[in-house]
Amino acid sequence: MIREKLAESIRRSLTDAQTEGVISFGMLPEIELEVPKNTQFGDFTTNAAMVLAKEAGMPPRKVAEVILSHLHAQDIVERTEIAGPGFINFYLKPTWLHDALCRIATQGAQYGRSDVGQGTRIQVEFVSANPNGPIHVAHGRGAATGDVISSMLSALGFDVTREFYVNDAVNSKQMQNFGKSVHARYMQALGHDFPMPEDAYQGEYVIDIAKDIVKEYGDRFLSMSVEERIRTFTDLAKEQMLELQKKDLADFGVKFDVWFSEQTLHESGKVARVIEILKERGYAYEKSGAVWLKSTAFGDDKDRALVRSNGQPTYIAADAAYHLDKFNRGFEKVIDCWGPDHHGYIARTKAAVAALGCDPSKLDIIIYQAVRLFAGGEMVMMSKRAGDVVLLSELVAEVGKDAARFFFLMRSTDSNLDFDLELAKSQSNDNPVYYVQYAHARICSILRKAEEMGVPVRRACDTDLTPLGHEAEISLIKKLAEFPDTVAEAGLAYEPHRLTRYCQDLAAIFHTFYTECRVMGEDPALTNARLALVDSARIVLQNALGLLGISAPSTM
RNA sequence: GCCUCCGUAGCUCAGGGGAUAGAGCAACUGCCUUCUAAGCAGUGGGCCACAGGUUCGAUUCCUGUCGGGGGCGCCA
Repeated sequence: MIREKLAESIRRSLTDAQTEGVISFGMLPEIELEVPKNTQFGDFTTNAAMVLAKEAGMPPRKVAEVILSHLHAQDIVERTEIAGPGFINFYLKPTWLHDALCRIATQGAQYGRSDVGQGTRIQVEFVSANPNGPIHVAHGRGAATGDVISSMLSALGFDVTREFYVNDAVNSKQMQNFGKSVHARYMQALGHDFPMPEDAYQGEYVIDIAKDIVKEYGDRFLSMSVEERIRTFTDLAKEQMLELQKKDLADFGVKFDVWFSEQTLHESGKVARVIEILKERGYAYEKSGAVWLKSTAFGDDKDRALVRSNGQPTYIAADAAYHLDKFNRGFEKVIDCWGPDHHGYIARTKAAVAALGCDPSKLDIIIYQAVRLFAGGEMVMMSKRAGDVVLLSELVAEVGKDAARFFFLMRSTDSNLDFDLELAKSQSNDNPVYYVQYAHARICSILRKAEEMGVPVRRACDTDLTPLGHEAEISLIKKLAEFPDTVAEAGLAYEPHRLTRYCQDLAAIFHTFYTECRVMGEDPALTNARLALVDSARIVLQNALGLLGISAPSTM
């Protein structure tokens, strides 16, 4: 990679100068080489001279001179300049752009991937919706975010496991309410005048589940005791919900490697065991009939209950057991992707992990901010219990998987996301996903034209690329060359929106190129070179959209 | 009260220790006999909330203030 090569040259230049005694500094600084916003400042620029100035005890521009006088990079650098307060701007030989295109053509679908992860085992846990209702729109953001973070890390050479934690503890209040709700609907479906329980789940889908149970089993459960019936229904309904969730997520382009049941942690004794471990390690104690995690020892505001005075373990106890299990499975990095209502759980979860003797820095918790639904400028309320949820499946049916994913991924996870249903449903041209996909369709159209005219598309490595020199061509190649860096930065920072942004930028640059530079023209040499360029753009766009889980249509 | 995210163009949001702060939408003006006009080019529009601090340099980092979203259970 050209950037690394240049950075290495600068480092060598500095160490050489130091050896000669021309300059003196302590540690070699991290060389920051970036693509300047303004093309008039060259292909790459570095602030190394300014960073070193103080330590070296000379003015930045003088340091820059020292760097340049010891630089041996004539093979790639055409010229350099010292600018402004001490920037060094590099103007590379045009062949670096040709090399970039050749690399894309050679690597194809692999372009953008790397091995920085070196097979490190990493687990991404996301969505983890309760198994007592369908996946709704608010889960969509977590689903898209976790999925694309996983894809990016995988592209970076990490060994990624996508995991869904199923909060199916049968003794939990929410599962019991769910079971009671299904039971009430079952009785109603059989014609009984039966009241809904307190805090019932009101959604239509509960009625559907009850009807399905009636259809399949009739009234045979009436012979059971009420408790037995509720337990049976909880199980049946949970299974049905899990299947539905799997299907809805699959339709959204998300597949999990592991569906991890909380209940198994209780049944296998891992929850009880983790409490014992915490007690042994001195981080759990009993007080007023309950067992407490001493999370304050790790910076939490207050200690948290692990076991209630009625003997039931809390969610935190199960979660501690779950995270211990994750680390015991050998993951070297564990990522939890949670909604904004969980931010208060970061401190206690990390505390639990630390109390168990695991390294809390191996646990990264991503909190994505709220999704708010708007329909015609009005905010749509979303309450699961009240039953007025908007389902992810409905959204996907209305706007399609591609648009839905792109919308969810466009914004930084730190920002709220306002999802305008009307806009998304209207399939409006404002939708940026069309803009990006259109660029790909146009590329394919050019390639079809070439085929039609009997002009073979030659790979960039086997084509004379010197005819490329138009401003629009140059900026397109530069953008294509950036892609691997973008994937690395977005992936390591867990920031999928950088990738959607990249796609939009690339599409914009391509559309400009398309308007300014006719590919299938009179000059065969130019046509060949542009075809190679366009084909490289196709590869990069496909790879980028592929990481986002969004299709790259060849016609629109 | 405590925690957390946000505050950048009319709107929705990117960016981010550095050289003239960006995109989309909205407004206005041009561009289709030629590879898809779901496109392109151009114009207007900004005390980057405010006040201190760190720095050679702050819109960016730190502290505080103000404003907005969300969260603070022996619920999950």
